[in-house]
Amino acid sequence: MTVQSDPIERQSGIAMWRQIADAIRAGLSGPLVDADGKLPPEKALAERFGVNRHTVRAAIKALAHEGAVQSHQGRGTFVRRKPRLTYPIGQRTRFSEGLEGQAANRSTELLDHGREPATADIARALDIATGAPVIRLESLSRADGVPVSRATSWFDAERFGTIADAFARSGSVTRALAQLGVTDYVRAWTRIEARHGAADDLDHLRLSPGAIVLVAEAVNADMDGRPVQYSLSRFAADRVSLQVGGD
Amino acid sequence: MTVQSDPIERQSGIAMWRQIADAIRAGLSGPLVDADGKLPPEKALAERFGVNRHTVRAAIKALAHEGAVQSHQGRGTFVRRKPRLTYPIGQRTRFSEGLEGQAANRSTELLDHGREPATADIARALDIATGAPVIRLESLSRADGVPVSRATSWFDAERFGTIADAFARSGSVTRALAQLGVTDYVRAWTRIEARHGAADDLDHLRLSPGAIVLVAEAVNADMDGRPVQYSLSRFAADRVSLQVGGD
DNA sequence: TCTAGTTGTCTAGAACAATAGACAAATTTG
DNA sequence: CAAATTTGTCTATTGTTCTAGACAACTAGA
Repeated sequence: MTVQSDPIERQSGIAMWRQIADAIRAGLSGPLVDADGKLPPEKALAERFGVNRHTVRAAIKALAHEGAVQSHQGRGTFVRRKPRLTYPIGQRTRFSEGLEGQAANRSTELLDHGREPATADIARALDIATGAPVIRLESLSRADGVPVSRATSWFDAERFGTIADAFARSGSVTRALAQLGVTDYVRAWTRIEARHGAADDLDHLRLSPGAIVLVAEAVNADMDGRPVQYSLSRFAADRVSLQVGGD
Repeated sequence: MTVQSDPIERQSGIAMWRQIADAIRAGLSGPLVDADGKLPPEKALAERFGVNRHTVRAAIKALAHEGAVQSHQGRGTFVRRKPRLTYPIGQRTRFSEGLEGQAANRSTELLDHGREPATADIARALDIATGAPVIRLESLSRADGVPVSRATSWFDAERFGTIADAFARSGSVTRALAQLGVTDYVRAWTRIEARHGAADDLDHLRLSPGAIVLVAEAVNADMDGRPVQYSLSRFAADRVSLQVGGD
């Protein structure tokens, strides 16, 4: 839980409506909304941030577009409650799981897949030769219908040539691997970065341009220590936090 | 290592010079620079991103201000090499350490400190009563002179009332704790988020407005399992990655 | 030394962001 | 029902960002 104030800066290269949208989003689960989840009126927000009401309206329009709030003429603007999901990261990490009690419905959709030669990075991660064939899976995960992560995974095509089918049928990497003989696996390592989302990811994750994504680069290995999956997951940073250790 | 293209978007609320600065920064260690670390000429960059040369110049000006590049009239613009630091996160995590071989000089400066009542969040993390006195340390860490993280730490004032002095003398949390009788400690948990940096942090970290910070919220506990330190570290996301497990 | 290539500076205009004010439309409250 | 509150829409104006072009200043290489 972080406390940050709202210093709106002019001429910073970030439009004020965007800064205000970010500030409102950050305060949605905080002191900005009353018990009913109602935001202060536009006029009050405009005074608070020291801007014109139209600028606040532009910010709210962006938030409404990404589904964070909903406005009703005459009534007000209301938060659509979506607490930040916390993903555990550890030896037993499965990104699609470990969310018990945080979201009722979780689903992963296979957007695309293909077979291609491994780049140097992918080959190193999977411990195969550069240029060797790999299967690439592009997927989108949702929690309660809201997109939370967009992942790209690579698998050695020698061992897992049919994983796209298995994934499409089962909707889960864990189950797809089980069908292909990998009954258990562990997280070898995870590297976490953050950046502005690429246009394609923002589109899938229903984020506004300029929004932040947490990037988790990870390798899963089977019980013999052989790398099985190399993945690059992009999480909507304002809907997700990643937790290492603890409960 | 992630590959992302450079789709500059207009009317996105993020000024184009800022988007271009981010894109160039991302490509600084990639295909954008030649063997000598020289960027393509402004004219070529302008064509590549589909903007006017003056817009590229604004982007380069921002990068030069944060020390990422340096321009010389008649010669060109050159990268100032600063590979991304990788911080390990695990049981034995000490943020100021674990950087052997990545940076020659590491230092942590104490910016400010104070004694104050614990908020609910802090009290929960340190397992003390809400409102109980805690010591707050504000620090800035550099690697090779470049600021990489800005941290706020809280300690139970009962046990560690003089930690500010100890930290100021030793320049390290580990050594300060040792002086106060905590000879060893482990990381209980770490939670990682990402957001746009607050103005004050951007200033200390020498980042441009709108830049991203990785926020690591963490608790260290002594060998009896008692929480010792609760900290909130903000890393310059484009200079740092966080690694969990692996080597 | 001359030329080509590159960054630095200036001016002017077009596109966009933000302000200002007025009024309509819907909802809630008295 | 009437009044007050709140969001939705419109017009006009101002200031910032981006574009466009020209030329100066500096560097490297033929």
